[in-house]
Amino acid sequence: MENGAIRVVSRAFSILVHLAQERRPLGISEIAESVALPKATVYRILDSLVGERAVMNRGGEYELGPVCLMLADAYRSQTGFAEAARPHLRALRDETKETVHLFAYERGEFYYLDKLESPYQVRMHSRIGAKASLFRLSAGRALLARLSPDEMKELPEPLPGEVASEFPEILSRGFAVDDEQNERGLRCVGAAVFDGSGRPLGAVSVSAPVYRFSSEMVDSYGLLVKRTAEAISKSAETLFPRAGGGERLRAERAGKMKERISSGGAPDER
Amino acid sequence: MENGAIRVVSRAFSILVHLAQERRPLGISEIAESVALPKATVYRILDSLVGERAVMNRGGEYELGPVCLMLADAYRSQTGFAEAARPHLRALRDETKETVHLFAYERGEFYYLDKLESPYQVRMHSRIGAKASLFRLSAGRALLARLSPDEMKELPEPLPGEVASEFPEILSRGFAVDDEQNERGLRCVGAAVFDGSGRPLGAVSVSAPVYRFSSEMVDSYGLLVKRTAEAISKSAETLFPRAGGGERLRAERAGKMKERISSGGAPDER
DNA sequence: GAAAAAAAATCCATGGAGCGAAACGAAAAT
DNA sequence: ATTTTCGTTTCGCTCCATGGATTTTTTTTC
Repeated sequence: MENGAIRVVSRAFSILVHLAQERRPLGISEIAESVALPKATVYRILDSLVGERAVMNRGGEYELGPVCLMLADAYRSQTGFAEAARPHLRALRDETKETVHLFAYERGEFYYLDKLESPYQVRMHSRIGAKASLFRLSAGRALLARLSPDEMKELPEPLPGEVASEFPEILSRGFAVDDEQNERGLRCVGAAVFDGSGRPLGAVSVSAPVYRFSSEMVDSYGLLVKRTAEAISKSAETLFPRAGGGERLRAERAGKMKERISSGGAPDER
Repeated sequence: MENGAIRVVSRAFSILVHLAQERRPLGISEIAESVALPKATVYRILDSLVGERAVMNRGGEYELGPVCLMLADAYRSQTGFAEAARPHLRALRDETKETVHLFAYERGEFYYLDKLESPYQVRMHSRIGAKASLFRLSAGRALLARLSPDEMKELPEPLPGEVASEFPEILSRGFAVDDEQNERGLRCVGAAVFDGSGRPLGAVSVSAPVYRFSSEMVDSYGLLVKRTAEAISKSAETLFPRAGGGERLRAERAGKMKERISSGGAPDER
């Protein structure tokens, strides 16, 4: 699954990801150097991506194109989770005036799913869609603490002992705390989110610089985060009706296959 | 640029776009049939895409993955335009209680960039990132009416006479109207957005079913849309400081190249 | 619960698709 | 005017992607 991959495809994505990281228009030579490929190769791949509207060519410089938006829009509506969480995240952000994050958990993977930013100038930075650390972030540890033994086995790396030792406290409080362990000067509280059948969906967190988020405030923000996570779990229950682990859901989906195929595509695209 | 493209790359994107359109987990056989490729080929491409986290394999069924979010997040911050427009769009949506759209214009291309939805059950549907029609939508015609002759030349299709004949009215009112011409029962008003140097950035529109958006309301909603477009243009001015078409910006960016390269990548990704 | 059917995953010989060094022309920089 | 840099094009070689066939797994049917 890693080296069985098609070479051009991974090359194309390494270019896309590089464009995403730089966040500015780049020339071919520059890209070629960064991704360590010959110019001609980069040129051809970029040309193909332009044809797919995944990148745009703006006067010799390249940047990401609107297809990226289309894919993300579909991704969000397909999970549903992010949309359901939005109003709760907004309430949490407005109450704390700090940056709040939504994380998704998927078979051992953990990543930033959504964020709402603090109005202050100094605030935490993050990249939606990027991988997040289950061990280092408060949101990650809050989730880990409530995983079943079966779910633990899916983790790509073994659980460090010092993380596991925090579980009892996390479970009793209902949220996890990160007191500058991940980054000096940054304090976070996080709580886990589950669906109706108890499957872990992800987590929520509030992050702020210590001078705005004192240790005395940990309990109050922690309670807010915990309540928000519970509220999101509640809305998720209606989204993913109680079911036996997902098998039933899969069967339902499969049943819809034929009718959907014959219904035809959208009129506006391609 | 169309047939000089790399075959696997366009195949990979046709699969991604298909997944985006279906908006549900799909099996290999089903995808293979839809995109008209052998199963083995689809399997290999999907496998590569999973390796890039562009799709996820959820028990034999495939759906879009978090990298899509990452690319879209970068796309949005790279244009800046969408972010700057957000608060104005929200005000417009809250005042009208109807779905508002933001469109981007880019060298003859026009597409949905953002939307905020009406709280009502019955509301317009659209796909962020998908192409939009410059000729049929009110937002498109509002933009066309204010393009310079040079910019007109970039249009992929010639301007229909009946569209051009509306320009004087659009210019005098400051917004364009679509009275069920695009779709029966749907009424829209749209206005164009420009940056500090007069370059067209896109357009804004309000869309609603005719029974909530009567012909008597066209002038009031039209005025709101016009004002919103002006406000967005104003904020865009500060984003893209008055400059001679962009050459200066390009030079500035180029200067930052070396320092950025040597600064290394983000610690959290890949 | 066994048999049948369908789908996913794997294998492999083959051809052409993708590759990249090099050359070219255009545009900046000096 | 000269040099450097960058984007684009060419072209012959090679190895990579291909897809038909096979095996394995899952689902359905009886």
